[in-house]
Amino acid sequence: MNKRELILEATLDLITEHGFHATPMSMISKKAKVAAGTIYHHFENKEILLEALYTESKGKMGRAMQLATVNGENYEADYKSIWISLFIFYADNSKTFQFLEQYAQSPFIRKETKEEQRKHYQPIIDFLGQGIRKGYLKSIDVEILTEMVHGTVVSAAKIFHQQKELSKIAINELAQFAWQAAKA
Amino acid sequence: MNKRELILEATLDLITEHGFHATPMSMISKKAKVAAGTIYHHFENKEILLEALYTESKGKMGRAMQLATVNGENYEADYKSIWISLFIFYADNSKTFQFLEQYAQSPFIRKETKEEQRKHYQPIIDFLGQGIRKGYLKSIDVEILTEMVHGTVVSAAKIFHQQKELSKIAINELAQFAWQAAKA
Amino acid sequence: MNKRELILEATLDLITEHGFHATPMSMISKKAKVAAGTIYHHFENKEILLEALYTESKGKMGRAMQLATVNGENYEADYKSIWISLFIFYADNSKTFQFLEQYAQSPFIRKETKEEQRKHYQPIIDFLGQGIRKGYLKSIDVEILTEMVHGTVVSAAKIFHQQKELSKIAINELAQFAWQAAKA
Amino acid sequence: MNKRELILEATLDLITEHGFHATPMSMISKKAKVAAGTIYHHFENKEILLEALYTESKGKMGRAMQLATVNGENYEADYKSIWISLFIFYADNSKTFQFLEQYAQSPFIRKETKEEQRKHYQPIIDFLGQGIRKGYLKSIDVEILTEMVHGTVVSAAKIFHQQKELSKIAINELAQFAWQAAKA
DNA sequence: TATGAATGAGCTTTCATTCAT
DNA sequence: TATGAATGAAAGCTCATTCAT
Repeated sequence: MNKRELILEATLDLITEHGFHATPMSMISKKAKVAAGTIYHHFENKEILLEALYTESKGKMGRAMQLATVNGENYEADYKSIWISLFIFYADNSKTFQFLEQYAQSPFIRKETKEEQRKHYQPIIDFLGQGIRKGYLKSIDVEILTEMVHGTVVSAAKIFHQQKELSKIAINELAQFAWQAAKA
Repeated sequence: MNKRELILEATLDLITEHGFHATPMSMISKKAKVAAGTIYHHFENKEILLEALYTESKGKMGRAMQLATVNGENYEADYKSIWISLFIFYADNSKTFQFLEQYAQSPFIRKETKEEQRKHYQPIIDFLGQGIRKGYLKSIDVEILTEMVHGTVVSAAKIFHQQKELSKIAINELAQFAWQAAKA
Repeated sequence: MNKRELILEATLDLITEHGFHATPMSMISKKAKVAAGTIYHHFENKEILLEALYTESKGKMGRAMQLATVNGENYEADYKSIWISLFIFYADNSKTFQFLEQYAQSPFIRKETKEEQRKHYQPIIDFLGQGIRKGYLKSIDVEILTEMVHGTVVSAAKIFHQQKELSKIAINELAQFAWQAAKA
Repeated sequence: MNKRELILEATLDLITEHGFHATPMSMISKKAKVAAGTIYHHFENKEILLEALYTESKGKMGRAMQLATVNGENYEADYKSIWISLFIFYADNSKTFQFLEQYAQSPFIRKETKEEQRKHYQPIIDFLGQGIRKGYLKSIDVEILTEMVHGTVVSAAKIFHQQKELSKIAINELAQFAWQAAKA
């Protein structure tokens, strides 16, 4: 594992536990077992380290969603498959999820960076846009609909991480919740 | 307006704009037009100031929800009325909303404080529990359902604050989204 | 008990326990059960409060020494009587002793104040001067001799307060130590 | 000269002149010509800096006493040699002496630290214990005797630093004072 | 690339003192 | 006299960042 990744991993761990302001660079260097100066060889400054972590995290999320089995035969099944893929990513990567939630809105991440990372939602936006056009989904502005649907995954993941055990049935129930919400 | 409130207001303004770590006490004291030391007469330290703001904000949210017109005749109408009341509170109080979202999960707020403020959701939990028992709503664990429904309001408020204009019709559509999601 | 005395007493207690810099005026006002402002009606500022305590303490010490039974018949007996009187004062007034030792040399007390309080040693200086002239004591500069003899009382008192139990016999032994040291 | 020593030296100078509470860290960093933060690389906090200074000072004192010429042939001569060695150390190192006197009793130094530094007196305790056993000295508890004898050196040093010129003869007189005090 | 001692601006917090009541 | 909320200068300390090695 190279130093850059060690640093990012340590940062994710520490920042979700203590928060940005309570995580000094020295603490990161200690946890990552590198010298303080080494962090600066890989990341210009603390803010940029945070943004790099944000970018990496969003990328992982995007890739997770593409693992959904979407065969185009049954729209409802595809919708639920995507929903569950994202849910599972958030469930399996608790720290990444926490980090994204915590810093998604925060002023630490520059607007441009956020904007740029919106690209990962594009496949979803397209999928939902299709659903609207084909009459499967409510005809609401597609970006609004995307946000609303994404919100249901986030809520489900929060519940999961609050240790309310979610059996497979319950997960399907929540996918159903998200489907009924959006369907025409 | 007494000093305590001036301080809380200044803190809300600055913290939503710059974040916790980027808001020095000196900045708060300046904005609130009190001496730095005065803050410490009212709040033991910076963390406790933040927690006080959290508690006050949650209280306001709780009170807003109780303004909904719930007459018990039409469950769906009552459900939507509560949903819209909370949405309007989040829409009208952008900073309080941002603050709650940003710090709801954050490690700055102690677990106990968060736990204590859950009380404000109790009326909603009761209302939804009733809906489940009477067969109006899906029979999902009521706390899970509450979280999911609350999530839809939060998503709607986020959309609103991203300046996507939401006409009254659109709001009703989102309330409808939330209703269909939950209904049996 | 009037407020002035309450304040001085609280100051003595706190300052010997925590030291000057670690004893805020607020702590004194709390312990003395008076308002912060009240201290300033009786003492111009913190330094003057400390000096007042020093002056009072030195006065008490002076009065204690005058309780010695000095009848002029037996110089050695008189010498030991004075020595023991001062020792007993230091033993019985542990906080005053600690305070005087701690602040005797300290830069918190102005030179003039220290100088002024030397008057309490005058009777001793006279008594020892007499002893030198009459050939009972070593012919060393009287002020030097006074300091040396006083030093033996201070050492004895330190031992006492370190809880090494000092029986009456041991005290007499130490008085004897002090006598042999000085005698011609 | 390394930074740690520069800091300790500056601290000794300033603290004896102004006292602990009246010596801000900024003043020390200025005098030592290091950055404020550098002090914290070498000493955890202000209190620990003080304790380090105390430990170093006691060590120097211990080493000074071991320079006495003790040949074991003449107990009185050896006793006086040790006495004078310590006196000379206190005389030559006025700031160290002042510091030790001022902080020996003070609540700034933890009990354990004080206790630990008692080791430097062990050779003296042994030497005096021997003197008692061989009948040269009064049979008083050896620790008490040590304290009393040390007290005479301290008093002599105080006199010296009050600028009362002490000629070599006078010093021998005071050593004689200390010898007569303790001898059997 | 990697190190980590050193920097110093800027932070949170304290506390002597004031003053309207 | 007595009060105690308010003040704000100044303290101790932290930590992002640099740079000689």
